[in-house]
This record gives sequence, C-alpha cells and structure tokens, in this order.
Amino acid sequence: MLSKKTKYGLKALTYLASMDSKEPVQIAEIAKHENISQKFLESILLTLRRNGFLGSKKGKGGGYYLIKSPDEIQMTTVMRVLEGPIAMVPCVSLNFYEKCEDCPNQDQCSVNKLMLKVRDANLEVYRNNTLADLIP
Amino acid sequence: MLSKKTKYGLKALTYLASMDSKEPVQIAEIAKHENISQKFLESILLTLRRNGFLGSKKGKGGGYYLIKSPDEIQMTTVMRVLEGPIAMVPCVSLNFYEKCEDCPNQDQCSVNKLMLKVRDANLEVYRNNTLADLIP
DNA sequence: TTATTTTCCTATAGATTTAATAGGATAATC
DNA sequence: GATTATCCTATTAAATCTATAGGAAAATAA
Repeated sequence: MLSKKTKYGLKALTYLASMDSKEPVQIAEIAKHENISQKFLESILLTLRRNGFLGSKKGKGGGYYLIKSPDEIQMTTVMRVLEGPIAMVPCVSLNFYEKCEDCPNQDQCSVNKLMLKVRDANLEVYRNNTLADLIP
Repeated sequence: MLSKKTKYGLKALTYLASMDSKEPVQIAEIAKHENISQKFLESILLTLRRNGFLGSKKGKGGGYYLIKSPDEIQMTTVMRVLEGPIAMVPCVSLNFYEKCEDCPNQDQCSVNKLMLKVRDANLEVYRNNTLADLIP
C-alpha cells in the first residue's frame, strides 16, 4: 500500500507543478485544495525541501515552490524520498541493499528471484515518468 | 515492503514445489529448512490451504502438499492471497477497487495516473510468472 | 482401546510503523 | 513591533504486522 505521506507528497508536488508562475504557495492553500491535514502536509513539504525538491520562503507572501522544472523531477527520486526503497525486499534494492540474515544464499532464493523482476518493472515505470507527466 | 507472511509463504510454496513427490511435508520440516517460526508458518499454510493452493493430511505422515502443478499457480493469485491487492492504491485496484473519498475526480488525480502504470507493470510480472519459475 | 502425532483454530500479546497533533522557535514582511 | 508563515522536535493515537499460546480435532500406530 502507498503511504498517505507519499500520496499527499505527490499531490502537493503536482499542485505546485501545475502552477503557471513559480511564486511561493502556502501550505494552507495546498492543504485545502488537496484535502490534506495541514500539519501533516507541513512535515511532508519539509522533507521534500530538505531533499532538494522544494524551496521555501517565510513570512507574508511566503510558501513553497518547485526548485526544478517538473520534467526534470524523476519519479524514482520522489518515490525513494517519500516512500523509501522501490524494491520490496532489501536484498534486491539498488539504493538500500541489505543481505537477508535468514537466507543462506540469495542466488537460490525464490523471493529474491521474483522480487528482482518486480523491482525492474517498477524502476522502468518510475524512470520513465517525471512530475510533468502527472499533471492532468 | 513485502510482508514476512508473503515472504515465508512464497518460500514454503517453493519448497513444496521443489519436492519430487507430492507426499505431505510437515510444517516442522519446512520451518526448519527455511528458517521460519513454526507457529507463524502454521497460520500461513492454513490460509494457503483455505485458498486452494495446498492440501493437508493430519496425524503421522501428515503435512501439506501442493494441490496443483507449480506451473499452474500464477503469482497474481498467490500475491493477492498473501499480500493483498497488487495495486498500491484502492482506486486502481482490479480486485479490490474502492473510490478515494478525498479525491474529487480520480481521472484528474496524479496519484491515480502514476499508480495505474505501476499496477500494470506489476501485473505483467505476476501474470508471467508461476511457482514453477521460482524453483532454483 | 489408548497413545502419539500432526494439523486445525481462535484469541491475544508484543512490536513496529504510520498518521496526526501539539507547541513553540525562527525569519520575513508590513 | 505586530503579523504572517515556515521551521523543528517531540509525542500521542491508530493501525498493522509478527509471533505465540493453548487446546481441539483427526489420523495413525501400538
């Protein structure tokens, strides 16, 4: 299941990407427009800023804005920041690899075998889609 | 993340599929061979039996065995029983569809748009792999 | 029959993760 | 100096996942 964090994060990014100008947009506006708890959204936008997707401005007329052009924001990077590893098991993860401690040899592991294919299929989708592709 | 339930279930199914004969295999043997808590595995095998993947026999010489041939067991059905919906959001699920209550119109929803592609990519993998393909 | 073995079944405890809230600090503008 | 809006940490609440407990039921063997 996709976490609400990711869901809300994607919606917020898309909302910002759909703006004509790059003027800061307030959290309250995004939250209201997308039906999201403002405080929860606040923490999400914070991590998006900390990870280089958004810029921010404080005080009156402040808010968040996209730093890059939507077509330069790959879904792989967004998903990794919001949802975590794209792989369903650590032993097939490119960016978060970990050996399974219970698995004697992963080359003969059926789960590894299947999840490798799943990972590749998902990567293919995320690599071929940018934020620009999500705008209605 | 793949749940341990699914991981263990897949390993158990693969172990049974790798057997030459279709003689019942005891929970204890599977648990030991795959490093799984026996009691936890017990409940997993029970749901696999209830969902038509396994047969069972009680008493001495009893255990679990595959009902169908491994190449007739599609990963789509296994994943749905063990892990639940293949889709990451209910609004793109084929078998567990639900409308998002917070989404005014899902045709213009960016999450829906992306997750539809993800779902299709995953279905493609699960449909093209059977239990037979997981055997080392 | 009686003992043994193994699955069957429900309930529940423990652990982890996710979702949401609280409350004030910081910085920019008016 | 007042107001506005982001910044930041901690904590609570809810949900889900993992594992265990403990006995019932059924099959086999003595």
